[in-house]
Amino acid sequence: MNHLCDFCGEQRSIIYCSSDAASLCLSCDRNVHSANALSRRHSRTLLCDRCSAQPAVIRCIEQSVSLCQNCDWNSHDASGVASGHKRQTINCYSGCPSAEELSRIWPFFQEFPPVAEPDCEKGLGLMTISENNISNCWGPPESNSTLGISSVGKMKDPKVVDKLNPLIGSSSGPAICLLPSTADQTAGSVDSTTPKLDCVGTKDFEFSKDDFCEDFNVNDVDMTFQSYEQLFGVSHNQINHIFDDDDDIDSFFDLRETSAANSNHQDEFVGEASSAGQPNPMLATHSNAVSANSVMSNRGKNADSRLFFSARHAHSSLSLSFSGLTGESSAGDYQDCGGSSVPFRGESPWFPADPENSQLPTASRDSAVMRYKEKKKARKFEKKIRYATRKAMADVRRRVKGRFVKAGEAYDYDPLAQTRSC
DNA sequence: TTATCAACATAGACCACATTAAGCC
DNA sequence: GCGGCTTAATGTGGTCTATGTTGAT
Repeated sequence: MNHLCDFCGEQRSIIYCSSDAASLCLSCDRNVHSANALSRRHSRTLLCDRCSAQPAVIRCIEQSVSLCQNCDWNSHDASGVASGHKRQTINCYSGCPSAEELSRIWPFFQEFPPVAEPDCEKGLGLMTISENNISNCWGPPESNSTLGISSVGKMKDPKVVDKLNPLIGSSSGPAICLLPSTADQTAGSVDSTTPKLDCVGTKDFEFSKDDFCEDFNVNDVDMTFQSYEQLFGVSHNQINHIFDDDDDIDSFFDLRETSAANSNHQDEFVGEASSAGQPNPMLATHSNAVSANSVMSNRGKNADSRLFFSARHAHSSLSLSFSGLTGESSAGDYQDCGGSSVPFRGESPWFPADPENSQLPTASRDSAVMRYKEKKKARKFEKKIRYATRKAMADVRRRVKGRFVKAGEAYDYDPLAQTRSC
């Protein structure tokens, strides 16, 4: 499946930008994200080679494909043949990295066609990459593990850079800060001597970054997980005990769910998103917010969508019904509830509640339950931009104390002024 | 153990106006 | 059914404020 670049519409899209909710070819990615300081903060990663709609989180070394969480699960199901494939997590990046820098974070990057170097402003081209953990990769620029432009600014501090460069084994290249996720910490994939990092987004995060920069050594971290044991620190069998209830899974991941609005960047894309109801992979990608809004509007804050099985059968496939979803709900919404969109393509990982049809092995069920719980945990209630053009207008609209003011009136905030917009 | 207070976190309101959707001819 | 026009509704982001939560005393 070759998805064309959302920007030029000509080249095959390779990069996924969450902030723009766009799939881009390498060339457009660089052109678009070298436009200004805000666009450089956009967190990007590879596009899933399989569905071409979701950001990839895993690179299958064996198959040489980048996969999103869904496709990874489908391809590398614990009970499947491909489950033993060697996989590598894919890091997010922001900034305006060169091909060499991309190759550094993605060793397989050389497989992609070369592109011309963009005209990045000196210093602003500093690349930041982050662990492409589903829980924090697409968070707010300053509150997720990607060090945003302001953090890069801090990294310009000679003291910080001096600490970072030895860590990345380069004294000449741009400073790169790779943060291990909390999941890695709990998973035991990081050496036990690695300092503990506080959950990103907490008030202690600033301190944590310093801690990390002092003691953390990227070279010590093996980002390749070959087994459940390596990833979670326990065996696949044991993991069911850990996930026995939500309290356990909460403490296991120690993740902090956030409802903070995320998209504060000025979009360079001025293309109206597809109208509601039309199938659009980009919309599906950000349907989290839709479902969150839907759920919240119907059930109040902190409402938790709950999954119910209708146990109905239609054409030998499952039919799922969910509560708390409104008419705005899409296939992506069902994903949010833990159920993959896959069932709607006839490849349900779930098995029917009907005992007569419950022929699948327990391991498969456990795997499905674990997927559901992991997905439930990884849900993010990000703000979704439905109309990029309106966002673009709001971004440039002048304000007084945060409120829009009529054109021509005196204002105290000019979003076009770089000193305020950064 | 309970009450009080301060500090902190969070949700919602507010604003202008371009865009969208619906209705009508 | 299609196109053009009118009109009401919608959505966008930064800031402020009210309310809720947490921890210390």
